[in-house]
Amino acid sequence: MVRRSKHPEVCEVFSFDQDKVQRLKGEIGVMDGLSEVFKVLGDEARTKILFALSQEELCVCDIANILGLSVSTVSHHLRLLRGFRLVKHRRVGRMVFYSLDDQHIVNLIHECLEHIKERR
Amino acid sequence: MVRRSKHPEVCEVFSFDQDKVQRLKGEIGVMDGLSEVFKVLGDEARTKILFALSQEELCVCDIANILGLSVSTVSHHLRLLRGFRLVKHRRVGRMVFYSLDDQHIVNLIHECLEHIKERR
DNA sequence: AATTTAATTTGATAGTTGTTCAATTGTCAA
DNA sequence: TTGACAATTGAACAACTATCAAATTAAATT
Repeated sequence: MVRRSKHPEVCEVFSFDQDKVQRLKGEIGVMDGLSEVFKVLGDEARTKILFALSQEELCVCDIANILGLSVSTVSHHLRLLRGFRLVKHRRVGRMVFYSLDDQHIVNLIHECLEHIKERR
Repeated sequence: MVRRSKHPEVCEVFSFDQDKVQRLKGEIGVMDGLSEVFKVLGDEARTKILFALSQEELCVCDIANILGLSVSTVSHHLRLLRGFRLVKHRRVGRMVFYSLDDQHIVNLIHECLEHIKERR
């Protein structure tokens, strides 16, 4: 591959030396699947569910009431959160109580709250 | 426990403890808008762009090459990231170089990488 | 057994989002 | 000016997602 211009501002994809690009191409793999976790948190309902559960163990009905969403909708979100092992549940009679299964996720949310705070 | 109606908004079992629900209804507001940040990170291309930029200042063309995406697509993502002030850009000739504008977001990504690591 | 209630699941739908393509802007060079 | 190139933008689209309503499951009370 030959440099097509003598000028230094030329995009380095076409430059003589692609080491930088090639190295990053290899390293970028560490990010595989990372966005999946963020995607779970990228929904207002789910972050709020996690916040509520960080305060109290709650049944589905309570969560629905707190968020102003239907029980059905909340149940869908909880299923997803369960799939990622972010929440756990225990049955008591006909009710199901949910609680956090991962303290790490609370740290993450805290970190992000800080991030937003520093922004005003 | 008090039965309040035939079709209650909340499960009847805990309907006497509306304080808990009401309190959380008020506190939940601290999460407003938080998921927006996560939503930005909830895309593989964007997390990878941020990772790449955490290593090197890069032009659009380089980023596109590293991720294996079209320049147009990358540009769209960068616009979004710019809107959230996560990246900044400077023009050099006809090229535009991007770099991180927010070290906080790197911490966030790190935190999440840890989170994933502890999971296996 | 029948009824009531909490929760889950299924199906449908409206809204969102990532990508591509085409057109355009801005910059440099001949 | 003209052509070339990096990057941005806008429109159109396919794919995905959050939501609700209705049907179903599970459990307790009658």
